[in-house]
Amino acid sequence: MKLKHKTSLTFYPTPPFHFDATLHKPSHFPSSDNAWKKGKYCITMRWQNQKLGLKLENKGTTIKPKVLITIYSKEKLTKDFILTLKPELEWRFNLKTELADFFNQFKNDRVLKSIFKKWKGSRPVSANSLYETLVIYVVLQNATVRRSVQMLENLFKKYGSKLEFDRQKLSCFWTPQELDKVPERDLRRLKVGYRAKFLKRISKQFAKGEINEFAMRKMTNQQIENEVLKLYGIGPASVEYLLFEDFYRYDAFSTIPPWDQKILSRLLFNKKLVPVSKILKYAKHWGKYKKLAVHYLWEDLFWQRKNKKIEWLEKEIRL
DNA sequence: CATCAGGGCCCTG
DNA sequence: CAGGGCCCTGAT
Repeated sequence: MKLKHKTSLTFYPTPPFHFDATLHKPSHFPSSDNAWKKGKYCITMRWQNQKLGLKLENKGTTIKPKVLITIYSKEKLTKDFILTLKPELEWRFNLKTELADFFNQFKNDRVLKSIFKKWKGSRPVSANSLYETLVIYVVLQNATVRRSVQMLENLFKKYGSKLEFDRQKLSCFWTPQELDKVPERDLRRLKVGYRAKFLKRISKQFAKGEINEFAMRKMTNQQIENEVLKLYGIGPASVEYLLFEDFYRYDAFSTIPPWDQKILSRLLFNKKLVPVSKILKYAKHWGKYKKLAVHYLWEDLFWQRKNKKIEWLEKEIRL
């Protein structure tokens, strides 16, 4: 499907804003619904039954941020449509968060100091909808990176669609309603294994409107947790990622899945394996920004990996 | 060829 | 609250 209509919106994120470190997370596995290069990020999106292509371009600096978002669509967009889309884009790309306090408070922090020099102004983004994010978490479970990528791409091929805009083709997610109707054995043919049941059940719960992502944004961490754990196939590890990555709860750092534990042990203590309790204790000095601080460390590590081989990390990343 | 663990989660006892 | 089973893959 070709998206020929263009609508442009200009945004002025709260400074400091680091365009590339915000929109590209090198620790995430690649997915054909988005593409990044320096100063430019594209992703597909669904909004009010329309499929859209988004292009974000960096038109400012970290101190004086300016982002141009071009929205590609099949039909010309109405004023009302754009009116509701605009705040959603601000939310999804976390353009309005206030982090000056965080940078100020930890400008001399042992580990953050040097990382701020490179990435100050980075922030989490939930560029996908809640449903889409949950699909990603399900294919992440108990699988190596290669297999996660394969599962998601199989799903895109069978149930998603391709959107053509800005001279590229990117995958667009299906709707929960569409996947709800699919027989479980069809899903299993896509080699998603026992996750087929999870995907079906989650899709059904969304299709029935049991989950209201917009209401959840206003809830407390605990309320969000209760809400999300109602979803079949979503457990503590997924919740931990979700609170930070999708709901921007910078303080939500209470459980550490085994893989994360290994990597944080190295990063913080230069040891192979440190007890979870010790890592959590150490993170306490970052106060209400403890998860955000960990995010900075984490992504910095994976940015480093782009340029040079990190021997111990390669061993932990199972392809 | 067989066996096993992997960015979990559910369910049972 | 500990532990087995679940799907599929690639490593050994």
